[in-house]
Amino acid sequence: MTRMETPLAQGKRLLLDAALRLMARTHSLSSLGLRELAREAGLNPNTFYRHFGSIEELGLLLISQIGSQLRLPLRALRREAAQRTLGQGRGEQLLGADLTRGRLVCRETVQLFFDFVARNPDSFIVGMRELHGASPMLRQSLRELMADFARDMAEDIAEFGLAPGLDQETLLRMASAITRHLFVLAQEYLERPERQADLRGEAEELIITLLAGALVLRQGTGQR
Amino acid sequence: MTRMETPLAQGKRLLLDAALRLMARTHSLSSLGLRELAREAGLNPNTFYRHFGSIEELGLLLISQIGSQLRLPLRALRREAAQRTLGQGRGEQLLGADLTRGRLVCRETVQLFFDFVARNPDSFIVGMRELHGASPMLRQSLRELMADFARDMAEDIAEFGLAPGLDQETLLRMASAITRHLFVLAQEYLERPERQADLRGEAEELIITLLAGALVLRQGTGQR
DNA sequence: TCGGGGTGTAGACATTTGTCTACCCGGTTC
DNA sequence: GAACCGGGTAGACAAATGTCTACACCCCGA
Repeated sequence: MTRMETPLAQGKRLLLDAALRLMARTHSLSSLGLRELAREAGLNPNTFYRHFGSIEELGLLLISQIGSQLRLPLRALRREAAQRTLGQGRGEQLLGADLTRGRLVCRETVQLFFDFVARNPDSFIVGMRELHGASPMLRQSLRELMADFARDMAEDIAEFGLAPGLDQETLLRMASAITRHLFVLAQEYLERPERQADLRGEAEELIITLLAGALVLRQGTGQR
Repeated sequence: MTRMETPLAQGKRLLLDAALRLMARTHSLSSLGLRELAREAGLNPNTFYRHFGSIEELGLLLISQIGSQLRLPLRALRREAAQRTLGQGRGEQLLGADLTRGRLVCRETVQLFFDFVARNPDSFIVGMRELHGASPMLRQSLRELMADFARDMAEDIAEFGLAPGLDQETLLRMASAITRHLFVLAQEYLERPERQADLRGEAEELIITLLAGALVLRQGTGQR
């Protein structure tokens, strides 16, 4: 008999949803009260105890859910964007990389990323909040999640030949930096709609700058 | 008569210190209880009301203090590091910038920065925490603080000629990105002593990569 | 000497919170 | 039909919290 993914008792679901809502709006995990939580979920306070041993335990499950809910779709978006530019003719070259195509796919992915953020605002808000929050276990868990995102991105960049000549190690570091940055910008993106276009521009610029820099430093020692 | 900086009633000081301590260890501002705070400060709960109208008000003052306590020293460190390398002979060149000197001053500043972080851990922890925290006013205030840091850095980079050929605008954006990144890394730096050397390396690499990228993108369109 | 203002404390109050024990109800398994 | 078990509720209780009013001190200007 295969390991079945039991679809979570509805009480548990309700509690997790309520927690996400409350945390995104006005709370951090540490300030989340058990009773308030139950109230928001429309349940009896004691129901909490049926499913969790502590608020932190709920937090851990919450972010693990956020992770599995975001990771694949996000990756799919990126790969789709990269695919779409594969047919393009070659443009301006920089140290063996196609700068024009790089800019194009970068612009597309950034756009898709932020659209995705706008569609899942609570997850990003809560994620960033608890990444710097008061619970060490949550921070740890979220850091691992970010590392996963970065790995995904590095693999994709390599696979689509967007930064030829970069060894895996530096590629991963660049991807980590980009990931961190995108997530930080995501928060501001949600909070200040009037700056959204700027932020997209900033993100694009940062990414191509980083990759260009990595290329120029790894390859030629530059001209004098 | 000049505006005198009244040195804060001691109760107020005690409360602010207590808040910083509690928040750095186990709390976010939103989970900070008035009574717990007074207890930590060794004061009567009501003393709080003498000085603040709400917890958020305390938070705002706290981060403004953190700001004025960190900004100048941090800048002084950087300028000192940059000065120290002024006498060095020219090294490897990259698009008009002295790469060797860049690396040197970068390494020095990063080292000094993280030493500084290690000397003021609570401020950085709390700052990052509330930058993503639940209070919009605090977030706003901290973003402005970060922008100030970035401006300082941009000015210094320009003044010491570390990135010739970059217009002010891009320089500021690079500085913003670097600042954001350093602060994010600072948190991990404090939390995982075994990774400190790695993190310094990462920070250095990121900075020179960014600047190199900016140079190569702004100036020559690159060789083929 | 008087009287305020600024600072800190004491005591009290209704609310809210975490947590415990006990009960309920709909399936599954014997 | 009985026993059981996961999921949900009800009621209670001590403890903690925010906030109010009232009191005590000290210092400075009149």
